[in-house]
Amino acid sequence: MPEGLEAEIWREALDVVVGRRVADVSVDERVADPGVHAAVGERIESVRRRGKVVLLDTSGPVLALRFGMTGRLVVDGVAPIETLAYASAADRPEWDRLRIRTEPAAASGAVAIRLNDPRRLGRVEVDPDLGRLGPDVLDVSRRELADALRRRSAPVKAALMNQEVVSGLGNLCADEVLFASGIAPSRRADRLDPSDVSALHRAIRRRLPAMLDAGGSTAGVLDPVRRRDLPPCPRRGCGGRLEARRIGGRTTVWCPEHQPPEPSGAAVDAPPVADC
DNA sequence: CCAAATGTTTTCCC
DNA sequence: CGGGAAAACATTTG
Repeated sequence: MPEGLEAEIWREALDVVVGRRVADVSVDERVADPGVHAAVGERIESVRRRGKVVLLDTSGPVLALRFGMTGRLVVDGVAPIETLAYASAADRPEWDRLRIRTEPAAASGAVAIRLNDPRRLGRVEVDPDLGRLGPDVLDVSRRELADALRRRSAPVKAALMNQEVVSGLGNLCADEVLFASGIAPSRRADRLDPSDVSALHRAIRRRLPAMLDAGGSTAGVLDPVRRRDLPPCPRRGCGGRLEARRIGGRTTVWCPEHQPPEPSGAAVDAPPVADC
């Protein structure tokens, strides 16, 4: 289930391991860099997040956890996010791709950190290079958003999911902020006008923290609706019919009524700018 | 059996 | 070289 919001939930949950020492590490080398073993004996100094990536700063290496589509984290035996939509509800030990035991351990004796990922699309890296990641979605400024979108001719939905543009948005949250801002996902990112960018930025800065409080990327108004037999648009008073199509390689849900495929008349109706 | 699934990475084509 | 679209990856679920 991991988008940036889930990564943030897990980052918070990992605060309890800060200050502990890494006692033992085991990895699935198909997806986790065996260099993680260099962390044994080191102290966990802090836990950070950047986009969808959770970072463990040790007194030795930095460990980067990427969750793919079905990875999830279990901390001291407790899963901060229990239900994995679109993934197995089970938690089989053989799906653990990373295990970190700490000293001290949890009172329960549980493994401190487990990355459990059935599909094995997640990754564990050592001293990762995050240089290509765009500004974090919970922190991005209007200006940064505008600058990044201006150089993309791809559909705005695809641009938003591109981690080099903004880091942390996935399929669900991208649909959600576009829905909230009234922008069709198919519109070219570089053809949004300033009022569109403002609406999008507002949606990102307001909707996402609300969704985070409500449990993550599945807490949006669109989520309960993403299956077959699309219901009417959930926006009150809209009355449109939702549509679903693949955009940017993923199933995209939007309402053509209040997210018109062409820029709304706003730009045309705008009064001439008095400059010079 | 088939389709689809919250994500990257690779490949191919301008 | 660069952007974008599509396929690949791996496994489970409906």
